[in-house]
Amino acid sequence: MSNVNDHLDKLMQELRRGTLTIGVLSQLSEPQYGYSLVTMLGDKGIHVEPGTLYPLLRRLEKQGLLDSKWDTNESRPRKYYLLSKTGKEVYCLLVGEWMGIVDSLNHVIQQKGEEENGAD
Amino acid sequence: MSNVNDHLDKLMQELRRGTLTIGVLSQLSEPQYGYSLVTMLGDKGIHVEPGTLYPLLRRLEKQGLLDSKWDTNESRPRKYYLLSKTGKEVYCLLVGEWMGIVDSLNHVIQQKGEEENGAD
DNA sequence: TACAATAGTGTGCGACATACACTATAATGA
DNA sequence: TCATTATAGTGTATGTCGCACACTATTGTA
Repeated sequence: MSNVNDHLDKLMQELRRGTLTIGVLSQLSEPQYGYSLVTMLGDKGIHVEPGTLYPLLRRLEKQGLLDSKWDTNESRPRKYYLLSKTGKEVYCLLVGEWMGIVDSLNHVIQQKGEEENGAD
Repeated sequence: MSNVNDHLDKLMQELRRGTLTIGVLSQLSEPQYGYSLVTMLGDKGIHVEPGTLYPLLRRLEKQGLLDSKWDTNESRPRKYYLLSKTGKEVYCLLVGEWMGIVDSLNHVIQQKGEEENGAD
């Protein structure tokens, strides 16, 4: 009910937007399946729920950034995803864009940011 | 349609999400009106259209992060926005979250990035 | 009159979260 | 052995909401 904490949550969620894509692409230089990605990313501080990740994977595949193949040899069939050639290029460009955003944001943040700062 | 460049654009746009809010909040330690913000931010590398900024300002005000007052003394009436007390707190928390995101993203990005070379 | 400055609104899109359903294997107990 | 349950793993439907974009409205000024 219009709580500040509530708004903060929304804001933070918005802030995270798009970053998950980079996170996923970054892990797919070698084939991974959905569940392993959830584990890997969670291990690196990027928590994502399966119900969020799977649609993202399919979206990226549909856009041609990922290739996928089913592995039915193992006990459970798993769908492995891998960066396509296009995906690699897009990933690089995306990282570049990300760096740019970080840069400009850091500029405006640092204008006022040394008054109460807990940087260690 | 379905061009790679097209997808890239979308991805980048998503990446920018939420960052505009930080940009705006960062400038409102002192009162600014919409049009001046467009100029200021654009000057700092954050391009935003009035039609994007105004709804954002009103949203943030409705959420209690901004205070506003009309200045009708000048030739044209201008609506000045300023960080509220809550806004300052949220801004700090948001910056903290931002730092965290930047940090984890940097980790996963740096994992790979030496194998591929100029994609052109 | 025309244009720039300034503010506002409406609509559509799309990623994400959430909840849910489904399958197959493994483990457990009767 | 067979039913039941847990869990690993994948897939889908829906709702929310911020943002981009294209509008409109007003006013001051050249």
